[in-house]
Amino acid sequence: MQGGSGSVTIHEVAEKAGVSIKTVSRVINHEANVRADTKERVLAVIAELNYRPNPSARHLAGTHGYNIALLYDNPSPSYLIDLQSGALESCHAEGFHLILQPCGFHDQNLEATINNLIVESRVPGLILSPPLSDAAGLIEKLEQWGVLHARIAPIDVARPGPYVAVDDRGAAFELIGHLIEQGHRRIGIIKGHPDHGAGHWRYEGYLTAMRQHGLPIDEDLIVQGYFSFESGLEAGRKLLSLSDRPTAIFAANDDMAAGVLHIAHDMGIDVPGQLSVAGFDDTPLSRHVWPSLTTVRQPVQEMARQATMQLIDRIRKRGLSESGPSAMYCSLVIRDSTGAAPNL
Amino acid sequence: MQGGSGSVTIHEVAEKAGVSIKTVSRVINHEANVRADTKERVLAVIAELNYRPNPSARHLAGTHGYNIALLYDNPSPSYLIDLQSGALESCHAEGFHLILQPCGFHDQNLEATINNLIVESRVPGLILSPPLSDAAGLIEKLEQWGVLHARIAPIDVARPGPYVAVDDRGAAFELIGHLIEQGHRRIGIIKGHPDHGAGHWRYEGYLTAMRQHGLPIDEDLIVQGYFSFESGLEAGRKLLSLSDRPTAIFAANDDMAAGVLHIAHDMGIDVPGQLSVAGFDDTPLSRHVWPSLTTVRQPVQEMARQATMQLIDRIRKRGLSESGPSAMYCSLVIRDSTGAAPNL
DNA sequence: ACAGCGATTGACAACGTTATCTATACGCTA
DNA sequence: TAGCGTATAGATAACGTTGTCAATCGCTGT
Repeated sequence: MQGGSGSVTIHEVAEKAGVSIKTVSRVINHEANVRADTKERVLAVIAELNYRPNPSARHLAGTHGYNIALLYDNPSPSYLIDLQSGALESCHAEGFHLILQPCGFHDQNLEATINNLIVESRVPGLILSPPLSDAAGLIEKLEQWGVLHARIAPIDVARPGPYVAVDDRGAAFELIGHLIEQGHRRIGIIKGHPDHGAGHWRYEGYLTAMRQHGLPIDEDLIVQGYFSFESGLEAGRKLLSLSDRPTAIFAANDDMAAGVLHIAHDMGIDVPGQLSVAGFDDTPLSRHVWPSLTTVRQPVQEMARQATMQLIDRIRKRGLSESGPSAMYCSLVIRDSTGAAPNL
Repeated sequence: MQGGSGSVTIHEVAEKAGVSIKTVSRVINHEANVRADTKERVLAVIAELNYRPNPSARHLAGTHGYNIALLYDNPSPSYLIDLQSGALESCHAEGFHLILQPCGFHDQNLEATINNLIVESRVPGLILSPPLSDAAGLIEKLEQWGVLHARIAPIDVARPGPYVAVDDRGAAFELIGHLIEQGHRRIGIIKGHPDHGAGHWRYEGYLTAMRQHGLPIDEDLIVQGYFSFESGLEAGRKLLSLSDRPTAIFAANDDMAAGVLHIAHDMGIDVPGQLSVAGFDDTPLSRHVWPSLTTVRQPVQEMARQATMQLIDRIRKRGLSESGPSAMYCSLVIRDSTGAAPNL
């Protein structure tokens, strides 16, 4: 192994395999019209020399680039890391590079920023994570520019193009069902950020579960949150100050659930003795707080991996293939923050 | 603004400015020997056409690449995100790209992986975050390969090359001082991961503070941790099970401090009434747990930004300049998990 | 055996930039 | 004013790959 300089080029591979560089190019790009034995021979040499095509040269010569951008707007660090590692994994496996692009959903210059990115980095496609997965204006521009995309956990599932989502609604439904089984009747909910699809579907799951079990929907028990700890704190305070306060609170993510826990401790309310609290996402935080949170595990990394694969697929096929959406499942994680409803 | 294809090239700039492409190249690379008025004219055209050099072409033609790799081994998500955004900021400002490279400190193939990265992506330099900042074998290889680096928070500050560090020792000293002022005498410490420099210096700070205040160092109060929540849980259990248990515990990071808090709650020990707990890093977690943690804020993002700038500087100067280390300061954040020592 | 035709392969010109080497312009000394 | 050295500028060849188009191979049907 020699470091730094002098990496293997396509020419060396071609010479050693006794073919032209174009044939090697065909092999590494999975093109048709290469005889099986030729292909095999070339692949053997590639393996032997440990040849890797130079991404810059491909960029320069090719019609499309090998950079995929991951767009994100400030979700929680752990969510973001999962997203990244999933995307990174697929990119690595398929020889693409991942470009990180933080950007504000409500940023005035969003479209200009992304345009710059596309032009500068020759980005043939991007991954949109929530809430960008529902930035309608941006998505239209992308289609107009001929830039592909894959969306993660969008609200608007009718829009064309591939996306990967989890069954947020079903998972919330299941979670609320669990609480009801434990004897809870007054269950409060802290809704997620209105820009995010996930919040929307989790709320729907709550409503469905309540209705299906014949429980009344009390507007006082429904509070808007914004996925932040602080918003959970505030919403929790509101819910727990009600004269007829809920015996259980479902927060649409773990950060907000941690806020509820915080307030409950401040107010001297025992969890889960007097109050059950549940979150969503199964972030590390859910294990770190006390008592540890009942929550829902989402396969974020796997979602990112799949979305990236779908995107790469579309890039390879120049957007001609229409890989459908893929749905994934969540699993309920029951920990110490939920228990039987108190006897009143 | 036109998206997707047909970006401006150096030729168009050259033609419009009435110079050769080489002159344009000189201007954009800050090379000497360009008359001031020529330079100005070229810059004007560049601005007018909104020209951006094509990174791939630069890679291909140039002696060095424009990709900087950030090496990391699984620190906490929030730390990692801060690291990334700092590095990203500098890269963006200076026209470099950031490549993320997760890698295991103890991985057998570490050097081979990095070599691959360097060869494939033409990486002229990398940023080493803890604990990679002290991967002696890797660093020697890098020097051998002629690949530059900048280190973040290393243990071995004697080694040549730029690094950025905070005064971990001083901050821990100050924190322990604060606890002593509050009347604490038996102060336990949960040490950080032995691979990380930070853990080392924080422990030194503890020792110095204890000695300086004339307090005995009790081996029973010193427990090895590994920066994880679980290790904090275990270490906390050990400390709190002592017959003569400490009235305060300093954990070398927030995750471990959260573990101590968790155990204290399990054991029915009131915080801060019967036990004070302090962490380090000021992660979001420190605000989310209850009671919120007294901790130390580190300018992680700023460190990453500076380290990246230093690295880029060295790359531009081909490693000839020897920018020295830069040190940054931490600040004590006093919250609700610490208080006066209980009256025995 | 031979034309015909698709499957397979190759030669060579891009792609946009930097590096090298050469040519000109300018300012100074004798 | 000639001569010389040094700033400044340009022409052209890389860099490693893909795209285009032409050439050849190998099979089919007669």
